This record gives sequence, C-alpha cells and structure tokens, in this order.
Amino acid sequence: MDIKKLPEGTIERLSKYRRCLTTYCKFYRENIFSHELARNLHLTPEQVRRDMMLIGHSGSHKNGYNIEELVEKISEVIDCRGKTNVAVFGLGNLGQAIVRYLQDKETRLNVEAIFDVNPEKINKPFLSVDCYHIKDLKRIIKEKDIRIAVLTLPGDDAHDMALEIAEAGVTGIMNFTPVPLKLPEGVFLEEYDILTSLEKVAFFAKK
Amino acid sequence: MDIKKLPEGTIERLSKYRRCLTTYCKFYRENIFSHELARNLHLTPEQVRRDMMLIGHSGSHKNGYNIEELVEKISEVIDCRGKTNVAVFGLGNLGQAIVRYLQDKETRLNVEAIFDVNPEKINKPFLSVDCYHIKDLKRIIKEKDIRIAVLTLPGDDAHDMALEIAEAGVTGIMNFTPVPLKLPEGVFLEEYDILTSLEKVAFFAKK
DNA sequence: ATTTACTTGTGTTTTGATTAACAATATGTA
DNA sequence: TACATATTGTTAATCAAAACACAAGTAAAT
Repeated sequence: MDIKKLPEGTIERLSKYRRCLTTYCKFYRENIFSHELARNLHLTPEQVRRDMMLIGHSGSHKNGYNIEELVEKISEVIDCRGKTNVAVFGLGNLGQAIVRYLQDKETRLNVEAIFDVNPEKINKPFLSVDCYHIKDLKRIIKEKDIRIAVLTLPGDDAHDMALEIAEAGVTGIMNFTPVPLKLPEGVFLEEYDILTSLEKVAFFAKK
Repeated sequence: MDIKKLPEGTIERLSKYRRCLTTYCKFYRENIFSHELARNLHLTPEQVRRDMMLIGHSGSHKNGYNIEELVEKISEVIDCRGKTNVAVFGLGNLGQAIVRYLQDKETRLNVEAIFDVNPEKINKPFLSVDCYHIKDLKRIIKEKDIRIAVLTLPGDDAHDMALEIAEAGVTGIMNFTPVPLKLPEGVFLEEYDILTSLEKVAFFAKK
C-alpha cells in the first residue's frame, strides 16, 4: 500500500491515537483493545481496526494491541520524513500561540524561523526562535531547510506570498489567512478559516 | 428543504461566498457567474451552482447571479439565528487572537464574555470585553444569553468544563483543546486540533 | 427567423470514506 | 478434546459529497 494514499482522516486519527497512547495509557497499561482506544477518542472500534489495517499493524486476538509497538508503528508512518523544520509567518497572537504550542508539545516539528514585517519584532528572538523580515524569506527558507509554512498574517497579499514561499521550496502550507490559496502542484495545502468555522457552529447550534 | 440538513461543506462555502462577494466584488460588479465565483475560491462552477440550488437561489441564464440578491439570500440562510453571543474560554494567545478577530470582522457573532483562571486577567476588560473567573460560567452564560463557546484553554479538565458549559445552555462549542470531547445530544461540536493538522501537513508534504 | 455561444439547473455517475457484518483466531474452561 | 467467549482482520454494504454531463433557456449575431 502506497503510504501517501492513506486517507487524510486516517492520518489525523493516527496523530490522535499516538497522543492518547503516550499521554494517558502508556504508564498504566501494556495493551489496549480497539474499543478502548475508540472510546477515548469517541470513535467506533471498527474505525480503529480499519486504521490499523491500513497501516499494516496487527494486534493479538486475546490482548488487543501492544501499546509500545503501536506507538512505534504509528511513528514510523507519520514521522516518516524525520525532523521537519517549520516557519511561522506573522507573529501576532495566533503566530505566537503556534510557536509556543509546538515548543511545549513533544513533536518532531521544529519552528526554525519566524517572519514578520513589524520592525519591533524583527531580529528579536521569540521563545528563542529568530524573527526575520518577510523580504528575506527566500534566503532563510533555503538556509534553514524549511519544509512547512504556517501563515497567520492578516495580509491581503497572502496569496502572492504563499506562491513565493512555495517557490522557495516549502512543500506544505497551513493557511490561517481568510484568503483561499491556489498553490502549484505538489504543495500540500491545509486551510483553516476560523471565522467560517465559527459561522458554521453558529448555524448548526440550535436555538 | 430542511435548512438544517444542508451539508456542512455548503455552509462553509456560503460563508466564503459571502465574504468574497462583500469584500472584492460588490464594488465593481453587479452580477457574477458561477465560474467567476468558483475561480475566486478555487472551486468548480458546478459546486457553486449546486450550493445555489440547495439554498434555493436562482440566477439568470445570461447574467449569472445578482450579487446583492445573493448576499441577501446567503445571509438569510446562515444568519437565520440573528445576533449570536459568544464566550471565549482562555485568554492566552489563541483566545486573544479570536476575540480580536471577531471584533475586526463584520459579523453577527459578538464576543460577550471571556473566561480565564488567571487573577491577573480577571475583571480587566480585554478589548472592552469583560473577563470572568471560570467558576462563574453558569451565571454569566445565563445572564448574557451566550450561545457559542470557544475553548482555547490548555487544561486537562476541558472535558468536564465543556459538559458544564453545555449544561449552562450553550448549544455550539468550538474546541481548540487537544482533548476530544463528547457532548450531549443537541450540542453542535467543531473540533480543531492544531498539532494534528500540522502533523498531517508534514506527512503529506513531499520531501 | 435562425443560428450561435454561453449560462444555469439538475439528474446521473463516480468516488471515497465510514459502517455493518461476519469469518478466522486465540484463549480459557469443562 | 470440545466448547464458549472475546477479539481481530477483512469483505461487503451504505452513505454523502463531488464531478460529470446535458437539457433548457436567453440574448446577441447573422
């Protein structure tokens, strides 16, 4: 099975399985059943087993899945690229939140650069990450081998900048900008529009 | 057609259509074609037309959709609940970002309360929104008729708190906490796990 | 009046993921 | 050994969203 063909939903769940296993379960259990893992994440046991099948992981009929092995296997799959360098564009509240979050959590994602336009912020490290002017993005991205960009700027020029970022060699972009992006083939894009999500919640929230 | 049966994707796109129309198009055009709207949002024209069909909106064969009418119609659908009061739980970077964002944007969502546990923050308004201690959530939610809660706390007790919030009468929760929630029937839940999303981007980003 | 070009509106098909169903398997017990 | 139980692994069915395909309508050009 081509690993890159795994459904996005599966990858997201794998990330959550792993976090759940390393955070809650690892210390007091050796094995876990599909229905237990499912209950923790509010999924069905079938879905858990399906995901296991997709990544080619087996459990035992009597004891379920060995937690350590499972964590190992999930990591093999989702960390297959090794350590990945990330740059955060825009050091407003959201940008700061993300830098902090990635430093606090155990993860192979390292924030290696921050970009902004505000001279107050540039050249002062934030949580010991250097902050550069956006105009230097090409150089810094290449120097630091940045693979992932997180866009948290308010900017209207987000689209042009995203193209420039992609051109500099970034192959994954997470876009918190309200501007919908269209990137060259081969650059993976994840968009999250906070206002749209909130409007959706408001719509489906019953009166 | 039962309005609450509209697919989530359609609601999200409606929110984006409206923003696009009011931001870019309104000032220099009277009508717009499905393929133009689609191009702006990087969708297919068929999808746009399908969404129009679902909300029962018609265009003209020659001129496409009248922008003013369309905005009006979309607003009828997605703003059908009128003004909606929102509370933000946790005034860290992410919480601050969201309060600011909702105040800047033209929207019917009003942040009417902030909750935190840090005594430094409590009772000092943030961007003129009052900040309360979390222990008062029941009272404040009722007093201020809060409908939507946004959870941005780091906390491990997020789940218990969410249940309490739901019990207080909130019917829509947006969860930025890494803890997966299970809420009573009738409370709409939207989860967004930033770390999981980033891990997904890292996975699909080609080397 | 006819044709052409372009668009909307919608039935049909495809796709992809989730859910359901169940066969296969291991373990403990009589 | 045979049986009961509980779980996994996988095939088949279901479902929902998106893409396709085209009929129908309209205005302009000939």
